[in-house]
Amino acid sequence: MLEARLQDGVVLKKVLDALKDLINEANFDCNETGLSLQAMDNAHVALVSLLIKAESFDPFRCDRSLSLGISLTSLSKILKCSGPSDVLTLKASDQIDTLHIMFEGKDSERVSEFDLKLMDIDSEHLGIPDTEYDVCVNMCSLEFQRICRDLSVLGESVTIECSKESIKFSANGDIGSGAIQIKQGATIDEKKELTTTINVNTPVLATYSLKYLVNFTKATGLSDVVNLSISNELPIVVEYKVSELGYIRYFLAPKIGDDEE
Amino acid sequence: MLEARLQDGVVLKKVLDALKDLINEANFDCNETGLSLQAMDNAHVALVSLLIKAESFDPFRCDRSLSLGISLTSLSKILKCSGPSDVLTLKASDQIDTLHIMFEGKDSERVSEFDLKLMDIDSEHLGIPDTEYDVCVNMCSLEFQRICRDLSVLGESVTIECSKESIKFSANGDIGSGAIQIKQGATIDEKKELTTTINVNTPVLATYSLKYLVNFTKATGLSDVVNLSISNELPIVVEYKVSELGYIRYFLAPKIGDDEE
DNA sequence: TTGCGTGGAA
DNA sequence: TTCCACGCAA
Repeated sequence: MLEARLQDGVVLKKVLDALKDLINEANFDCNETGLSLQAMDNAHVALVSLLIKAESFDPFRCDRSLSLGISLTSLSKILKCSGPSDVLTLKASDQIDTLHIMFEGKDSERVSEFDLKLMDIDSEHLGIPDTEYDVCVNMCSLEFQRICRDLSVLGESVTIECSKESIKFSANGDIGSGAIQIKQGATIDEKKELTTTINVNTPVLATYSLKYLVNFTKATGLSDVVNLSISNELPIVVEYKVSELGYIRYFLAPKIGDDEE
Repeated sequence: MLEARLQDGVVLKKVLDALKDLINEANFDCNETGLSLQAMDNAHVALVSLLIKAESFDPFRCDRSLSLGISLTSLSKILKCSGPSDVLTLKASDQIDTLHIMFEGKDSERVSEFDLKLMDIDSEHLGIPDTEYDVCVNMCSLEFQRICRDLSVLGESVTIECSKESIKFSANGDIGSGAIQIKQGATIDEKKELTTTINVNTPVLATYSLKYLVNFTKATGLSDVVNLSISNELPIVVEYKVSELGYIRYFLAPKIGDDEE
């Protein structure tokens, strides 16, 4: 049995916006830790890992682990029916194959309730090794989104080159080429959490599909900040904080060899 | 001979937006009372009744009754050529088979004139009995629009259940089900005219096509408030005030039996 | 609130 | 292929 009440319901709306274009359906795993989801995208190229910790909810009750097979498309549609300041409550029981979703406006003068049919979804629980990465970059999420979007005009791939001094994004294609370089310590609006911070063990140089990175930046609304964890031989991790305590992480393997593709 | 000058020309623009998706062509009846229109929608399912009282215009002159067969699609296109604060004048004579439409900007520095060809349209003047309804609900038009749009994600039909305490809209379909309940007296923004007010003679429970209701809410821009008149056995009436003195009313029969459709 | 661009239907 | 309607952005 799950009961989880989220004061700021809009967070879940944003989470679904950040998932639904990549993944049509997935299992939400509920246990005492909170809600989590791990799934490959529809094309089985990228991996998405979501965690919303129990502490994000109040109350949060989940006495037994539950795996809820959810059509993210449908859940997203239902969440769009909530108002911008609604309180959201999720309920599920072991017996019933629906997820109950409730939105309450102020003073509960307006209450909307929905039941989403659950599905059986094969889950392929990929363990993600908790690795040390060659480089960790903390930067303004809007700026990262802008860079990916801008470079996608030029080509299909972006090459990320990162040293202690700076991170450089570059792309090239038929119409030309472009590169955007941000120095360690660069600030935006003088907000210090938006400072670009680069931690380097080993410099990296790797190439990724821009289409996927642009897709990952659908999560930009969730956090002002994005964290990039990069190694030469491992998938890049693009992480956004969710609701202070949780996260959504996207994993994408670098392109190898043939950099024209 | 008709001559009618509307200070706030944008009202007629909105009226046409509220009509044109439902009805392609109809007769505008002009007499000393004002302008009125009654027509079934293209699919002959819903009935629309429009009245703009003579007092809405200044001046309003109509010495003899006229029935103007108008392509609402075309009239809407012409009205889109007016500016947001233009004064609008309609003129028609008994002899000429065109409607003359004039837009004047402030100080008449800009005058646009159009002539719309009139058409012969068979009119089927359905008398609408002035009935007492089981339930009358007054609510925020934007909220009603939102509810209809939201529920249309789930299914084709909405069931409206209304008692003294509250009005409940519910729908269900392949992806699940949902219900939105608003209590008598619920307020929006503390504006008192937007308070949900429910007057009940007999509680009602009836089901309607969401596609049509969503279409009716095209009139939302005309008024902050919508009035629903509902009876178990009669078509629902969805009414928006037009220009203080007039109205646009939509009539839609409930679905009967087969509630799966 | 209006205009633009995209997606769906005829 | 064209037109219309809807959703998103300015």
